[in-house]
Amino acid sequence: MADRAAQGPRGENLLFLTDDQLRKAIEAMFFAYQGFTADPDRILSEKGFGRAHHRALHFINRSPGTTVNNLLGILGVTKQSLNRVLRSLIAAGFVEVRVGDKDKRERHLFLTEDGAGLEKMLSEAQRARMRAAFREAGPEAVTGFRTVLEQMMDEESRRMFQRLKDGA
Amino acid sequence: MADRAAQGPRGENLLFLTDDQLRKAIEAMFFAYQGFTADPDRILSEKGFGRAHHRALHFINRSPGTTVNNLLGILGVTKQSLNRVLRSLIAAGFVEVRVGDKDKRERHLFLTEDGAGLEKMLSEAQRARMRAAFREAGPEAVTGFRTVLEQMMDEESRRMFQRLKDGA
DNA sequence: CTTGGAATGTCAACAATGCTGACATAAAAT
DNA sequence: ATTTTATGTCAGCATTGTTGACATTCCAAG
Repeated sequence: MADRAAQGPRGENLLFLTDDQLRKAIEAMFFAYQGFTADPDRILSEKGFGRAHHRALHFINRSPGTTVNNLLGILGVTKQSLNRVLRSLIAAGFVEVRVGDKDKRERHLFLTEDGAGLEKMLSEAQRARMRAAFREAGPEAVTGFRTVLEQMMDEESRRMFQRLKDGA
Repeated sequence: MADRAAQGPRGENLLFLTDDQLRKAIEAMFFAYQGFTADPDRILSEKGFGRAHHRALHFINRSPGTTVNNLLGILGVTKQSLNRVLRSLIAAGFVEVRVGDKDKRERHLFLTEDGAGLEKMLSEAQRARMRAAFREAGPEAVTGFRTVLEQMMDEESRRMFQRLKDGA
């Protein structure tokens, strides 16, 4: 039904909103995400970890001392799922836990030296690919890229993202 | 080391290549992908299916008669993993298999009427979000978005994507 | 102060979806 | 005709999602 090129009610060029264009974008998103995770995944699988571990390391590195509960909101998984990941990172000596000072129910999370090293290796690999893509695409494309990504987020994710973007 | 704003050797503006900018882009990609899959995931979980089923339906719809082996290349998973997904789609009556006419080892895959219906429901949900994001972001942003995504892909994915983009 | 509920985190078990290995069948090559 | 290659299936394991049950701690109502 919406599958023909169109001029919108106010005459904008809406060619980029045809179902066919949208389908291509969906496929692009799928293949790009494979690339996005490919390099870290390779490194992680050698160490017996998975993508979930990467995400935890990333956000602990980003906000040292964050609590388990805090991370849950960011990662969008259940506390039980995160707990398993954290347990293995702690056992491997990559993450350190400190019981909350004021509230003893809370566990504050920090990267150990090793953990910071692993995180750096992972994020360097991921950044390298992103950097190359950005360089090829040019600054204007990058701006557009970020604009669209932000619009694709859920309300809640967008709030998270905004909050992370500036201060920790 | 590369964490300061910079003028490149040829004086390009490389502000968007700082580690901090790249980190933000990485986080944006993570949150955006959550949004990208959120609506289909919701629909699928009600029917007892997962994201892998959606991917299979999408590409079978896209290239009716494609073989299992073909799909493997596109999806980037093992044949054993795909097989499990296909089996449940076939059992549920969403996918139909025809043994190859020339080569009897091959299984050609088609959506049934129900399968096409489900695929439509899923892709409509996903397109709706993408459409809204594109409308908000505007045509130039969309162009940039697609340019960067394409650069993020692996070589092999990019070839897949290009091949899919035009003819079936 | 005590008690009951809310918040935080842990343990156990289940489901979806990756993986590898072993195997059956069909086609192709020697 | 026999061996090798290609395609697909079945079985079992690992990662990472889920829900349910529970322990600990905090806080608020009485």
